[in-house]
Amino acid sequence: MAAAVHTSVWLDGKTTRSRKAEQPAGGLDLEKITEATVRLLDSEGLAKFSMRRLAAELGVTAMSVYWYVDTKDDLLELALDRVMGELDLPGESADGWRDQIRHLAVGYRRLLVDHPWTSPLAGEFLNVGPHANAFSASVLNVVTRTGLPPHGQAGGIAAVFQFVYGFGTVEGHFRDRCARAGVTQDAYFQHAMSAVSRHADTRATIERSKVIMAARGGETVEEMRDRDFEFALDLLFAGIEAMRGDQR
Amino acid sequence: MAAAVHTSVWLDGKTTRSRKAEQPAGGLDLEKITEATVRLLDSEGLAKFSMRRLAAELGVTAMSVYWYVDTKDDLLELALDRVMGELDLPGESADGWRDQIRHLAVGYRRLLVDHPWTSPLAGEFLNVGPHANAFSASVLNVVTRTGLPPHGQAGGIAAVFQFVYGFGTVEGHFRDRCARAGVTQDAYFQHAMSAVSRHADTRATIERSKVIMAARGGETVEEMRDRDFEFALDLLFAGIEAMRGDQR
DNA sequence: ACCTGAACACCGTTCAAGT
DNA sequence: ACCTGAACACCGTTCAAGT
Repeated sequence: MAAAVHTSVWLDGKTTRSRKAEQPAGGLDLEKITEATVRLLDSEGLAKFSMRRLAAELGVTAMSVYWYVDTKDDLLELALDRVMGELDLPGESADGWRDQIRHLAVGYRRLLVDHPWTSPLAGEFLNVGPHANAFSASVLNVVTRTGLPPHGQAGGIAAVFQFVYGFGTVEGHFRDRCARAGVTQDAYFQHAMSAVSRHADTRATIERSKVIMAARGGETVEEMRDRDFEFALDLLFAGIEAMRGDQR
Repeated sequence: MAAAVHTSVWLDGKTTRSRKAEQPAGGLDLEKITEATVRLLDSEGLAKFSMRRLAAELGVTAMSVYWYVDTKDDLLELALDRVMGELDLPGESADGWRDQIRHLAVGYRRLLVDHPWTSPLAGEFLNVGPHANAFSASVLNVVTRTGLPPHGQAGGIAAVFQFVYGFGTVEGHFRDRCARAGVTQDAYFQHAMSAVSRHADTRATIERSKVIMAARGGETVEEMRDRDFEFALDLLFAGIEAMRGDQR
């Protein structure tokens, strides 16, 4: 019973379907389909993506895709793992753990921002494809070098990478929203700030946050976010150091 | 031009539509609609929620709802802010900032887990409704008490609450997925672990993570997550302390 | 082995019409 | 002021049929 539960495309053997020879004919194949899926998701977003839209892009009827893929969800899982392949993972270098974590965090943040559709999918799926696996392996590798006690390593990973996930998600959505509204992030930000300032019930909150924002500084929205991200990472590194001697 | 950009239901004056007297007739009103929306989202999830399904629930035709609400998105924004009202915010008590942050973090985590549909919405919308605003105000209030330098307060907020957002999102999705598959979280977890272990390319990663998981301990999935969450919060608190003297 | 067409059971939203 | 019905332009997916 529990054995019949569907977990992931990657765990059902469908992805290793023997493709015999990569037939170089003009026909479809899983590679072409996944590539087109990513292209469409990047350009039009998750909400507008559909099997029919994809089929049109591939110059094929809607149902052809279903010969290669069982469901739309399976295809999205394939697309997700494909873009995770863009991540540049740190090798077994002599770099300190700080640089390695920073490298992973910066790359993951960029992934979420460049492909905002990954964020709901990464939260939804199990994320056990080959590229997600390589990322996890890299994360596991670096956490053992932090000096965190073993019982705190899972928590440490969560603190760092769930933070990056949350940060990149919100950032990516905002960028996407501005692009689709046809305005710059700075224009949208100004517009939203003044709209919120006009409301009696939010004005007090916004005034307080303006103080904090002024202290943080930064000319553009991008710059402000970069400063917050950097400070948060430094805070996390300091936290890791402080928890090294934690016994319980 | 930029002034025509739609930002949020809360910033367009639609929510303050003069309801004259709260007519106690059996008819619809925004309150009933939002309440039914939350109930449906909780019981059937975001993917299955539709205006037609909602209308049926309200015993009304599909289009009636559109007299009260402009779009489905606006309604989702209303539902999001409504559940944020469940958050128990710390008062101006004598508690230390640690307890106050913990209180907010635990509440926000529970919100995301109890209503998994909030997570994509909180990432997507601006989150400027009255309850979201009260939450923000509470967060701003406590961050000034941490001793963090002003330039690091925005980053500190990000570190803590984006972490909670990421953590609660993944946790909520997993719980939801198990419930819909009709298995316990522990059964699903065991199933996924053994499926992953069977794959050659993920086996090495899984073996390493088993070591970390064993050190962390915990009998159930819930207990394991509680331990990680607690450790991560302690790590963040230690990080905040360490960054108090940060100059730049 | 691969692809198509028609069909089913849905969507969000517009618009003209009813009361 | 509030609600309905029909319609438009879509969805994901099944299933029988073609080559």
